[in-house]
Amino acid sequence: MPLSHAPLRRKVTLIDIAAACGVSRATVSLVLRGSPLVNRDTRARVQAELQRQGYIYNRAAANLRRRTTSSIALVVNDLGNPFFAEFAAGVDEVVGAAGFVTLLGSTGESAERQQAVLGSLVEHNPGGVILSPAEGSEAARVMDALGPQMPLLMFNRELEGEAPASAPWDTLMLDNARGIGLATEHLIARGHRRIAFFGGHARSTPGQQRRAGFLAAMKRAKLEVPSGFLVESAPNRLDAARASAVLLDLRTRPTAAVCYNDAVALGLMLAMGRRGMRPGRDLALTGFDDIDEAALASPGLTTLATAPRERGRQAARLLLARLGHPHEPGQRTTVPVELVIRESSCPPPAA
Amino acid sequence: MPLSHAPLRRKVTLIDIAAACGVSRATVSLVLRGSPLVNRDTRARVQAELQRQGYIYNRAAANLRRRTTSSIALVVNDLGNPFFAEFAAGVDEVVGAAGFVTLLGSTGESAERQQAVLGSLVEHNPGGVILSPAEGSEAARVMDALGPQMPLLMFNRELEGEAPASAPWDTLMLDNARGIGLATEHLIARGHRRIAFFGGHARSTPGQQRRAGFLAAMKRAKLEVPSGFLVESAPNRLDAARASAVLLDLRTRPTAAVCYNDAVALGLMLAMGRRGMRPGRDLALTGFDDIDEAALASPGLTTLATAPRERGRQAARLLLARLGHPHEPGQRTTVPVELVIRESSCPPPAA
DNA sequence: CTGAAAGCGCTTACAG
DNA sequence: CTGAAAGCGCTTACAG
Repeated sequence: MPLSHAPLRRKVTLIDIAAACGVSRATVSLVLRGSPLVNRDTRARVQAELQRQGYIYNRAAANLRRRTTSSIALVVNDLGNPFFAEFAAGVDEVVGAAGFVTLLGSTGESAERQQAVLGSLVEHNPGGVILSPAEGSEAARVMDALGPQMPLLMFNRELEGEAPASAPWDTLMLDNARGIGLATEHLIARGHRRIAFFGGHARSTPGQQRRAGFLAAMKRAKLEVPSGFLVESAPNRLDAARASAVLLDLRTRPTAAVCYNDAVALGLMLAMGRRGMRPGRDLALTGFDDIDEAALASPGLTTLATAPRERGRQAARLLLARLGHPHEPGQRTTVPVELVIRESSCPPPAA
Repeated sequence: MPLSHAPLRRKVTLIDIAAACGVSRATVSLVLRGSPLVNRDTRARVQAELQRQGYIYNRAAANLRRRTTSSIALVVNDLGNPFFAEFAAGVDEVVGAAGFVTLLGSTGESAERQQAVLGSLVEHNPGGVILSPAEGSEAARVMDALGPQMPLLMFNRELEGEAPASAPWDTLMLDNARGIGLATEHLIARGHRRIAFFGGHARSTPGQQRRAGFLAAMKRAKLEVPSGFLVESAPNRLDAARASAVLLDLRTRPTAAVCYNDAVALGLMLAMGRRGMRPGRDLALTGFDDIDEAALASPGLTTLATAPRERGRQAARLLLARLGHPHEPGQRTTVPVELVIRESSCPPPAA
């Protein structure tokens, strides 16, 4: 807990302003917060003096006295991922507009680091926490770091283990199952019958949901999914390129692959290119996220748009709304994702 | 200044722990900060009680009393841009490891919003500010928001106007001119003679530097740059695609284009594709930044790597070092960028 | 309309 | 080794 911290230079305080104007600190405080109780003349004199001395409001002191807070903690598993960067931008936009400040934490997908980050952030007394948890992080540990009272909004993934009944959190989740269902149905409608699900970790929340959506859509169409047609990878391009071999080496290859996300789809395309296969023509595929590259890749990638910046705004709004009502039951929000069709990545099967 | 803020729930404080253990607050405080002065037994009892009651340290109160700070403000012009997202991730990594917390602000490239963001952040009393300024932001206004005492590190761009002698800031800049010089020389070495500089705003700091680097390299090679060979655009893909027409409609086209950055290069490639031109073959090009897409695009894009995450770490280290020495003169750091050659984007000219 | 006093949750000399 | 008192920079009743 005790860490090195920097000393502060001497600052202008209310006392300096009050002394210069010949009024009390209380009066200056009232001016600062725009109270109508103060005489116009006095107000003008005080404001001029604030300006002149370069006074900077010490919100920490005010928060301490008023028992309020003016920050929101945002903890994401990977800021380097454009999806989460956009999400963070959306959060900060709304948080800032509400007069709060965003405390940032990035966990690099490590549950250990997440624990340390939460412990550090919570000491700064945020009004609430928006958490996109690292893989494998547990409800009990998170609650341990945050305490039972902290308003908490979970984004994108669930924690492992149960939410304590006493401290339900809010959630904002993408409708992964339905989204992947749309992609799968699109491929089926184009004539594909042998379809694989490629990439992602099977046990992560979105992984489970996306696989489930895929399997359900296949079942509805009465299509079989051979066991080799479910291939795992880390949810990034590099590992996906590696894992592609498993899929591409099958004696009976699929004609199409529903991919866990765009990064994984791009990794698969990369691997195909290296083998002289043409993505789209030799294997149709779809992604998830609609990252910028999806439109740019060749062929353009059919994918599911999640509007991460808008999700960030939404998450911030949900959490800010919660601050006023700490004791109401946890609220679960699921947002639909939209199929973005780029024909070139999923033509009908060759033969 | 007065904005809505959320009320705090009743919290466990030092007083609760002290009362439960039958010791004074001072003793608990010493335990918290690991002082060796406390009796082993007392320490153990206090620690057990801290755990039992779920005590959360109030760092704001401690900072107030000790006149210290434990946060760093990070203000970027666009978090949605992967370059700045990576930079932010690097900053947060080092800031967090030093026991500080990152206060995030995103300005969306608006000098107005930047002013508001700085004003809000500074009230939270950060130890210093890392600023990647919005285009067109002025030194005087920034100093006005931050006060003369605030340690400040400028990243990537300069402010307009002079730094006051009393308050020099540190800078961390990319060696734009030299980087673009490398790219230009590479194209020249491959046999190109008619080379354009494409995209970016001519008056932004990096825009000026990159153009200057291009012109200097052309001059060294005694090559002419017709006036139509300098084309401006916003530094993003969309506007670059629009601006491409100016370049591609020239009666005497260049055989190669040195692009302001990767986004702009990708926009140019997009526009070429729409006209049935093949990037690389019909017009060689280079980028700047080495974003992920540069490797993935087809053809792969020759570009300049800036290692934004490492730049973020470096910025945080520079600022943290400055905290201990507030009065030493401002320090200017320029880091080299590295040419990443992907042959396919810049073959020799066709004829 | 303005001021004197108390207090938010900590830490820091200073006694003992 | 532990406790009583003062104070960081604000705000909030309460008097006047």
